[in-house]
Amino acid sequence: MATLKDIARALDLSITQVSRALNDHSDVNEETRLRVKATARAMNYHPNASARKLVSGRSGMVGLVVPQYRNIGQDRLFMEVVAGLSTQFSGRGMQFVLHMMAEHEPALPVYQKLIGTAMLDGFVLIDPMEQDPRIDFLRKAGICFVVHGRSGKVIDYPYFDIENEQLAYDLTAHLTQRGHRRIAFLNGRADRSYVTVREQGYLRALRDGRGEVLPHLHLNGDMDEAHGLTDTIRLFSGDAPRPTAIVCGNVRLARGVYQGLEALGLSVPGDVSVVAHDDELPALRASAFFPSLTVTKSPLRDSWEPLADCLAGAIEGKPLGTLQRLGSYSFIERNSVASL
Amino acid sequence: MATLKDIARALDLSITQVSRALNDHSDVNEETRLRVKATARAMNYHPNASARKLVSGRSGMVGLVVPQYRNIGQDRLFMEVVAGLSTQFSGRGMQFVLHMMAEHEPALPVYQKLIGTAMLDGFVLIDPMEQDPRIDFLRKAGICFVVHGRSGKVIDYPYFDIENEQLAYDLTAHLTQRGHRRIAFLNGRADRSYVTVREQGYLRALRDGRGEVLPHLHLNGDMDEAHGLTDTIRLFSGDAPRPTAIVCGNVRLARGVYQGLEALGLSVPGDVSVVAHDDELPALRASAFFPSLTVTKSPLRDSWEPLADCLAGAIEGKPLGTLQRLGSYSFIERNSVASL
DNA sequence: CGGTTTTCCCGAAACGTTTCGGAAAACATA
DNA sequence: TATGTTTTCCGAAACGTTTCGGGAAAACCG
Repeated sequence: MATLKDIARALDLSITQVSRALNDHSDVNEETRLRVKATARAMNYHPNASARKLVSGRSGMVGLVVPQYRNIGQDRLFMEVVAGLSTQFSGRGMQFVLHMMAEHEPALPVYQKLIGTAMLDGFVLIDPMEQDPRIDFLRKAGICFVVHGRSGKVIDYPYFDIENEQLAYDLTAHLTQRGHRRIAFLNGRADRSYVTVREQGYLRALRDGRGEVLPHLHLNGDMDEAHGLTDTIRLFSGDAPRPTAIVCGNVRLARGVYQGLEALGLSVPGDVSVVAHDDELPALRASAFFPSLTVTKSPLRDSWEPLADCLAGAIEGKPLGTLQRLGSYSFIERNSVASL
Repeated sequence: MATLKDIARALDLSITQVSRALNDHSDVNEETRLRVKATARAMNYHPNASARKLVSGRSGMVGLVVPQYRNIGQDRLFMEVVAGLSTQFSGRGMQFVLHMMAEHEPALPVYQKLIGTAMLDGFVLIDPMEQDPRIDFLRKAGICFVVHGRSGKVIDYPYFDIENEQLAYDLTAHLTQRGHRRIAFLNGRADRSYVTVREQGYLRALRDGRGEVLPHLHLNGDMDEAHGLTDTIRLFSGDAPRPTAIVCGNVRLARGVYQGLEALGLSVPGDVSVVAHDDELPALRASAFFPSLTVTKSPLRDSWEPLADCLAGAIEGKPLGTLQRLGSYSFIERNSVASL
């Protein structure tokens, strides 16, 4: 491996000047800079990340820590995250590193160890809980991170998020405006922060639109087809008042809801209206539903670039204001809603 | 972060002696060693991987580089690899790091860069091709690696593999011994080394058992249900002589074969006998087939431990002889084969 | 021409660890 | 007493990089 010393010797320069030339410092002759960069390339020089990290505190590596949960193999979403972030950081000349925890391993010690060895410049946190302990932990440790979503009340850290409250409001309001009063909400798992936020939007829309607030119509769980199906069956069984419309946290849930309604002999939108939020994961297109599905849409794949931006910015020490981003979404009306 | 210096100061020892104590060197008083280790734990000391790597050449991190191919999201196998290796290396106090390449990015420059920055101690290579260029490249660069499988003729590197030649032989011979003469083989993609090796076993068994060697009965392709289905339809269409038995490279292929045969109105094993190799991936059990499937079985999940062993051993400089392992497999006879 | 600024460069220190080559002390051997 | 041996320790160098503080020479200014 070629080192700075090798280049310096070859060009009869000091190590200092070679380093400064390669890092585009100001006080180096333009012609020298070019010569240095040329020979660096010719000698196939790559800066030693360990040495660099040791002195400057930066290695150019960032990490993602994920738990190894049971269904991760089928989890299309997870691969999206890894592929998307990996690509983004590669494009910035950084290394993206995935660390998978054992199934029920506690997360904090893992971060502890990773921080202790000081190999990484920062972390991407996905799937934040309400009051996520990782955030406190990393902040106290003084490590850079960016959160996909927002957690807790004090939001003084870099994040990328979409307006989950407003999105749930819009979906629900779309239904109240068409006369629906009993609207079910198939939400995600109750411990996730975005789930709480969406619930607030749902409730606000019900209040604004004179919808009925019925606890049994708000359901939490994994947002997959199976839950969409079983939740639907449950909603339309028993004596409790039944909904005339269903808001789904994602399109996978909606797919299950469609199946459940079909099994029950109910039609969309004749008997029940359905709307959903669409992350635009591949292999499940809301427009290809029959009848096609009305959604709020914000492609998940638009998250990776701002996330990488924010983390890279945080590592460079940019001010917090530039490191908090909100993604937009669009409302797409299709054929899955009827007026009452 | 606590450093060696902090511990040394706290115990009024030299940095040298603290380092030696922590690394279990011989010339340190037993009582001192204990004292050092105790305070290290108390101060929550973790050795700085960068500093260590810089001087000793070891960071305790190993990597896996994977291409980001189209269907990786559905690829249960891929997650098995990541989860399995991650767990194994964690258990050895090492960090396992995943690097995902862009979809058609050439691999060698990625390794080049990863090696150049010198953050990793070694690599795990999966899915080797015949004469895989990565092997030559890493060997020339002097980087440790272990291969899941074997590639090329000169096998002078650490690997873990199963006896693919013999396994294909056994499956095929099981059929010739029961009177089958026209035996199809649904093999993997032609560029993989294990595919070539299995083909050799298949052909050897045909020769030994007086089977017919018919090129149109040996098919290559992705080993998924879709290919099993379409290959089966193809085998039983047209004028070419049809097989009486099918050997499948894995259970997913066999699932497709069963579906294809059912669609064609052919019964297993009445009309066609089927055998397969079983990697024991979750969610697809050969014993749950109807009729239950005769297989050679060697669980893929048994690979991760020897792979990690071999790579860790290579990094420690153990001799090559201890770093080459062969996994075993078992033959399980069930109800998918009939005698002619 | 004297003084000031600008341009370009360099030596040395530092980061946290491992390791080489001793070396003091205690103890045994002759 | 002199000589070796073992035990336990330490100073200093090294790994490859960045960066601080300076400094020589050239260019500019009045």
